[in-house]
Amino acid sequence: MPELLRWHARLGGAGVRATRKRVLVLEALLAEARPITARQVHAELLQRGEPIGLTTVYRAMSSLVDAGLVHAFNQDGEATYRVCGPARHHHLICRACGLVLEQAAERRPDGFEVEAVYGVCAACVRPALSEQDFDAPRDQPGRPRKRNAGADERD
Amino acid sequence: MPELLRWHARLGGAGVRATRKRVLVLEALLAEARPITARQVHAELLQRGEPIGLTTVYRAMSSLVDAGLVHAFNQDGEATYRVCGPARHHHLICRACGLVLEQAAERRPDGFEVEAVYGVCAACVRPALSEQDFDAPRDQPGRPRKRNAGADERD
DNA sequence: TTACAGCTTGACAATGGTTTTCGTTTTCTA
DNA sequence: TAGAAAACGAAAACCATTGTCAAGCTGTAA
Ligand SMILES: [Zn+2]
Ligand SMILES: [Zn+2]
Ligand SMILES: [Zn+2]
Ligand SMILES: [Zn+2]
Repeated sequence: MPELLRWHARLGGAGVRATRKRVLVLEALLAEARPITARQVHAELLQRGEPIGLTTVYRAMSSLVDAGLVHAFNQDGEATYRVCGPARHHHLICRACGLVLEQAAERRPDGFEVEAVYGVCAACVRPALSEQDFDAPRDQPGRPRKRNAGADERD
Repeated sequence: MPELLRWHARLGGAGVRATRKRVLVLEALLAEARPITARQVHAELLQRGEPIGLTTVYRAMSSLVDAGLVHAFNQDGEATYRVCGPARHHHLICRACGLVLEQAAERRPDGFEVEAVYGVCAACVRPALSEQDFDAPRDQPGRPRKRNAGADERD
C-alpha cells in the first residue's frame, strides 16, 4: 500500500506524526472531490464506526494544513478542507456548487498576488435561467446553501 | 447638499427608507477608505454621540447591501463593509492591509465568473523581508491581524 | 521492561461574531 | 389625529471554533 506510506512520509517530513485519528481524517478528506467541513468529516467517521471527537477533527485539520497536505477555504461562513497537490497554486472556489479548482500561482500585472478567487464556475454560470434548482449541473450535485446566502459575497 | 440627496435617491429607488440611523451608518462607511466591521461603525457612532444599537448597525448594513450601495467582505473571519460604485465589478481584497480595489467585471477564459479575489496587494508584497511590522507600507497603516492569521487562506 | 517526558485525545466550557426575539418607538399615510 | 407598518434596541439564542484540563498513548533512555 504505497499510497498510504506516501502520506505518512509527507506528514513526517513536516514534523507531524501520522497518528490513527489524523490518518482517519485524511482518508475522509481523500474520499471527497470538493471541500467539506470538520463537522461533515466528524459525522462520516462516526458513521464508519470510528469514534472521534469533533475537537480532534479540528486539530487534525490544523495539523494537515500545517503539513501542507490540506488547504482550508471559507464557504458560506464556515471552514472547509480539501487535500491538495504539492505544487504551489491558488484556488478557484465556486460559491454555487462548492467546487475548487487548483490554478498555477499567479501574480497579476498590477502586482497583486492572488491567493483565492471566489465566484461561479462555468458549469454553474450557464443555467442562470432558473431560480430553482431544477436543471442544475448534473455532474455537480451542489452543496446545500446556508443562511446568509444572499446578495453579498461574504465567502 | 446634493450629495446626501443622491444617497437618499439610491436608497429609495431600492425600496429602502433613508432613516436617520441608516444614514448615520452610511456616513460612517463613507468616511473610510477600506472596509470596516459593524462593531467599528457602532463604536464610531457612539463616540460621535449618536446612540445606536449594534443590532441596528447590522440591520442597516443588510439594507445598504440590499440597496446596492455597500458591498460586504470577509476579512479574518468577520464581515466588513464598504461603499462601492454603481458599476458592476468585483474586488481585489488584500489580506495584509485590508485594502479593497474595484475591478471591472471579469469572466475568465475557462468560463469562471470572478466575484472576489483574495490575496496580497502590490504594496504589501514588496516588503516581504521583515517578519515584524517595521518597514510596513507607509501610506497604508494596515489593520491589526487577528487570531488564525496562519498559513491557510480562510478569508 | 520500566519510567518518564511529551504528545494526543476528547468531554466540556468558553469565546465571539451574528441573528432572533419581542416589546417599544418612530414613520408613513389616510 | 389615528392606525398600520416599519424600524429600533436590549437581551437571549445561535453556532462554528477554540481553550482547558485530565486521562491515554508513544517513544526513548536507563
Ligand atoms: Zn490547494
Ligand atoms: Zn459551480
Ligand atoms: Zn464593490
Ligand atoms: Zn495590502
